Amino acid sequence: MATDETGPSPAGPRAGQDRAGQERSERDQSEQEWLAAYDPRAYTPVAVTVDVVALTLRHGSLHVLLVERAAPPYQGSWALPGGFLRAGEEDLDGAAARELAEETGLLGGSEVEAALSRIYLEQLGTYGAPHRDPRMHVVSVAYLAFAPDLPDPQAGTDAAAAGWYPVADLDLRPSSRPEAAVVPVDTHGGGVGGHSGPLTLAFDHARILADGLDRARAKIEYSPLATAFLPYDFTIPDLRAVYEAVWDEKLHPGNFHRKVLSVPGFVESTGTTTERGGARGGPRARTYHAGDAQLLHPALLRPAREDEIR
Amino acid sequence: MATDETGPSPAGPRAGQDRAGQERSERDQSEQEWLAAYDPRAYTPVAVTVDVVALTLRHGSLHVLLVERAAPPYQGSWALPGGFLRAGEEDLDGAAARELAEETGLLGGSEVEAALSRIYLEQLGTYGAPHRDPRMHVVSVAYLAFAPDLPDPQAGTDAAAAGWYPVADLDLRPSSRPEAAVVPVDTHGGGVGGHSGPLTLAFDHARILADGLDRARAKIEYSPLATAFLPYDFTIPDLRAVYEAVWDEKLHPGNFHRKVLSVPGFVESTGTTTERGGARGGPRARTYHAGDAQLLHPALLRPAREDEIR
DNA sequence: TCAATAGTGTCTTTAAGACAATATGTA
DNA sequence: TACATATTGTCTTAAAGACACTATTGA
Repeated sequence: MATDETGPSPAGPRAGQDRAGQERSERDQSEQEWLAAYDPRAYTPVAVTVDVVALTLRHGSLHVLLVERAAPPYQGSWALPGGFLRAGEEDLDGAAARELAEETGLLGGSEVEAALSRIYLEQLGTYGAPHRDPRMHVVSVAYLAFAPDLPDPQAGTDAAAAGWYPVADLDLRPSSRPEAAVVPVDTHGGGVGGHSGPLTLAFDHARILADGLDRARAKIEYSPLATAFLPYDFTIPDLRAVYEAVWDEKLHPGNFHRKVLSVPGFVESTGTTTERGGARGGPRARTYHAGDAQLLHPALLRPAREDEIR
Repeated sequence: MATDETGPSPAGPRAGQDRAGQERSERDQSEQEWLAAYDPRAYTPVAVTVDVVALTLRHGSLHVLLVERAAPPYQGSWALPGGFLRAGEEDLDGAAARELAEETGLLGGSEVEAALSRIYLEQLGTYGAPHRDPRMHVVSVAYLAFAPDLPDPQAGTDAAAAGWYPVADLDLRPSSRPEAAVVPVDTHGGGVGGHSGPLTLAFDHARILADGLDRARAKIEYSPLATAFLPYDFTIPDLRAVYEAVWDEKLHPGNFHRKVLSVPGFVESTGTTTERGGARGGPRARTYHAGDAQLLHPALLRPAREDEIR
């Protein structure tokens, strides 16, 4: 093991201050020699995790995938699925996809496999306040996922339980979104299903989830990704239900219908209709699948809310 | 020092695989005991850096802040300013602000201080391919900065040189945007000033810069942040010059003027005009400063480019 | 039969863009 | 004087939203 002197930057509270300041003393070495002498362990460690805000539609309302933490810190609390990046083995996107599949038991089974392959995943943001995790400085790269309605997940190895949780039931007020870790409270009993009152999430996951919801609401304005919440074939009213759930706004059925069809490449007709009409009556709807557009021109803008215009 | 057995997850190629799987054996401990026994060094290390895409307007064209690397890897190549996160000491935003000031010598001096305080900083994205840095697995959190015209920077401790570089002179084609590290080539002689041909950047910085430019182009559509490129007081033609430089499009002066004034809260009149007319003639323009709007309603959409509608 | 809903038609208002016109500067 | 440019006016077209209407289906 190399000593601090051969490492490029010594471990300690100010490691990373100026990598090249230390490196400059190595200038006479060739680049190859320098790399060989490099000791990664000489740095003050920072852990990198990947967390996923996975959203889906169940029974017409927006749900988020949560796991119950099986171990400290925040043991017993609900949290976003996630885990440590496998250093040197995978990139961030890969880690997010792995965590999503692994920690929720959404693996194997050909239907689940097909559904998983249709999940949309994008990077949301990175959270790195020094004390957001009581163990050490943890930098967490958050991802946002849109999934069609999936079966109930099986808890992975990291979790005591896992499930889809209605977003509306969560407490996402700023007051319950700590930026740094608070004293972990055992919230046993507040689980998916028979819970009482809004849940608060572990770590700064309430803030991450709030950011994810903001991103999702904006994303479906300019991109056709609302279709990622639906099966391959869907109807315009299905699509409208996605927008209504994500935006938490009622939309005008007639205007929405015409607008979707007027955006080039948003949806493509299958030529057929549903087998039956709506549950409460009405004609059969025509079915569509996603078109080839990557962006919506023009966009489907949210109805302006008076309190946001300022 | 704790051994691997007391750490929550052993170091090694698969560290981080299932943090709670290891943690479960600690369940009988209290949370406090568990935390005390926790050894952060037991993980396979990942380094976290912060890099900044700092954009400004000089002589009417868009420039990016670059530093010449003084040490391997990519010694002598140009790169985005950045450096390692100070573990346990700062959050990501703080690290980005520190790097921007520190590594460019934009410190001290009251005018520079005032200009620095007006710099807009936002997180851009995080890049974590396993081999993007030849030394080890480095996860880099990129930031995007908009700055008013600043003086030429002084090279910081990490850099042999630093300067504002015209974005148009850089080679950002996908072919010169490696996701992983390529063999470092010493590109001495390709510097700010007397260079020959487009530069290629170190690491995956060409990709990060390309992403930053995309973000900037989109950002000024929906937010009033184009004003962050200008002094506190500015004219509508000044503002138009920002849009034209960032979008690389000529805009219609009359329509732009009326549109800016019609967006509530975008700009606020100062009641005065410039001292002189334009360099090539024309009346004095009225001056404005940024209003209190956080978002533009309606947005200033880019002219539709035929090849992007697909 | 009744109520709900898919889908279309029409009209108003708002915004975007093309183009013209006028006034005020610089060189 | 010649030319550039800030600013305003006008007109056309596109899009958003309110509302009405018809046809089809489930209960």
